[in-house]
Amino acid sequence: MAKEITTRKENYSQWYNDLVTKAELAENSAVRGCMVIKPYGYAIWEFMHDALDKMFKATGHVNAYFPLFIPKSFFSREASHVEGFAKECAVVTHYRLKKNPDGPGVVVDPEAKLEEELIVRPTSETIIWDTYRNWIKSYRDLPILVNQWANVVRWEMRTRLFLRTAEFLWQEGHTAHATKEEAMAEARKMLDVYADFAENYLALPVIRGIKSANERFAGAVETFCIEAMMQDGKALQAGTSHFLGQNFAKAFDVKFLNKENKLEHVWATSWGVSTRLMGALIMAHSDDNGLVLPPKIAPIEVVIVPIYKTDDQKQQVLDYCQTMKQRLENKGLRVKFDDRDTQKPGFKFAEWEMKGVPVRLAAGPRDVENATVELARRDTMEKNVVSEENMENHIFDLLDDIQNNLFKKALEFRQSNTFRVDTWDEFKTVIENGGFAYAHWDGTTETELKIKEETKATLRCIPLDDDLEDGKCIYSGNPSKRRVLFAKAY
RNA sequence: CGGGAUGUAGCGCAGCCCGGUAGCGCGCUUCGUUCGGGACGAAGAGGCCGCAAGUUCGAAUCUUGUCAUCCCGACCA
Repeated sequence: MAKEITTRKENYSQWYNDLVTKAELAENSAVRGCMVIKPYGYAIWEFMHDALDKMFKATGHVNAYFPLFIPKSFFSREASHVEGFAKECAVVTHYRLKKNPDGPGVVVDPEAKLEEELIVRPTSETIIWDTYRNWIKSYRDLPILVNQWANVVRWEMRTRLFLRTAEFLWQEGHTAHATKEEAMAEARKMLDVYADFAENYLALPVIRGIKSANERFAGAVETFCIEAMMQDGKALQAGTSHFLGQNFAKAFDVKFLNKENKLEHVWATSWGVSTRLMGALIMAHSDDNGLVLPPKIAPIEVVIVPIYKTDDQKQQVLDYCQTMKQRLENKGLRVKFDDRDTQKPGFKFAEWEMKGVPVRLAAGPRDVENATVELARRDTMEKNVVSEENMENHIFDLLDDIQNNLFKKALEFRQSNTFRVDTWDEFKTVIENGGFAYAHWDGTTETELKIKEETKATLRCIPLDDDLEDGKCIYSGNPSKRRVLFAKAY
C-alpha cells in the first residue's frame, strides 16, 4: 500500500542531496550524524522559522538567547530530567589545545582541565530556569514568555538525516506563569500554534494529543504533541508542548510573591519544533520526481523557463520572460527566472521539479506569438496554456490550489490508512501494514510496553478530540474509557 | 552496546570467490550538431581500491587488526 519514501540512498540521493548532506568531519572522528544543510534546504528552514516566529510573536512571545554550555551541576537538580538526557550529552572537559610534543598536530592540554565540566545543551530548561530565578520575584514579573532559536546536541546512538541528527536546529519556548491554569492554557495554546502551522503552512494534517506517562518528556507533568502520518504509514512526532508544573521551579528554586503576599513556586511550560519538520515535509509530500513543496514555504514559488532555438528567438523569448518575471514580482511572488544558456528546457523542467517548485511558467516563440504562457503545477504535473493577460491570477489560483490539494491528499491518505480496531489480530495487521490504529488501552505502562515489544507499535498519543467510549483493552481486555492512537513511529 | 552488511573517481556501482599495470554508468571539460520534457557524436580530465600490519616475486583481491558508514535491536525530537 503505502509508498516508501525513506532516507535511503537509492531512493533519495539525487534530490535529497540538494537539501542536506551528512557532515564529513575529521577522519576517525567520533562525531557522527551531524548534518550540513545546503542553501536550498536552509531556505526552506528559514521560511518555517519566519512563519513560526511571527506566530510566536502574535501570541505575545519574545525571543532571547541563552548559553550553549551548561555547567554539569545544573543537570543534577531535576532528577527525571537529567535521567532523560544523561545518556546523550556531549561534555566539554578542557578549554585549551597545545602543540603535540611527540609529533605533528595538536593535542588537548592536560593542564587545561575544567574544574566543572560543561554540557553542550541537549535542551535549555536547566540554564533557563537558573536564569529565571533572578528574573522572577513578584507576580508582577509574570508571565515570562520567551522563545529561543538555537542549536542543540544530543548524542544519539543512531542518527538519521533530519529526523535524528546529533546536532539540530530548533526553537524552544520557555514560559513562567503565576498559576497552574495559565501555564496549562499556554501549553495547550502553543500546541494549537504548532498544529495550525503544520496544517496551514506545511500542508501536513496532524493529530493533537497527550503523551502517555511512558512517552512523556523528561521532567514534564503533561506532554502534548502533534503526530503526522508519513507516506509509508508510519507516525512522526512533529512537535511537542509540555506543561512542566512546578518541577523546574522547585528544582531551581524559582519563587514569587503572589497577590496575597505569599511565596509560591512558578508554573512552567516548554515547547519546541526542530529541523525534523523538514523531514516531515519531505516524507509527507515527496514523490518519485523529487521534492514537493507547499507554496507557503517554497523558497521559489514560480520558476520561469524560456524555450528557444535561434538567436532571434532567444532574445524575444528572454525579453518576454523578463516581463513575466517583473509582473510576478510586482505581485509579491518569489520568482526564479532560469535563463541559463547551458541547460536545455527539458533538463530544467526535471531539475526544478526535483526541487519541488510549485509552479513552472514556460514560454517559447509560440507563446510570444500567441501572447500565452504554459503553466505547470508540481503536485499533479498538469500543464495548461493560458493567456498572458491573466497569468498572475492563474498563478495565484494555482498556488492556493496546490497548497490545499497537498493538505487534502495527505489527509485522505491518512484517513484511508487509519483504522478503529477491536481485536488483537486486526491491530497487528494494521500495524504491520503501516497505519494508524485507534484502539482501547487499559492505561497501564506495562500494557503499552508489551504492545511495543510484540508489534513495534508505540502509543503515539491520547487524542485530544476523541470522543469518550467504553471498551476493552486490545491487549489485556481490561476496561477502557477511550481509544488511543497506536502506530509504528520514526 | 549486541546482530548483519558495506567501504573502489564528485555520485551510483562492477571487479574480490580463483592474486598479475584500475573498470562501467551518471556527472565534469573541449569541439560540433541540437534545443516545446532529463539530447547526440567525437575527444579528454579525474583513483594512497577506508587505514595499518602480515602472507607473496607480486595484493583492490588472501589473513589479522583498526576506523567509518548503513540496516535491524536498545535510546530518542
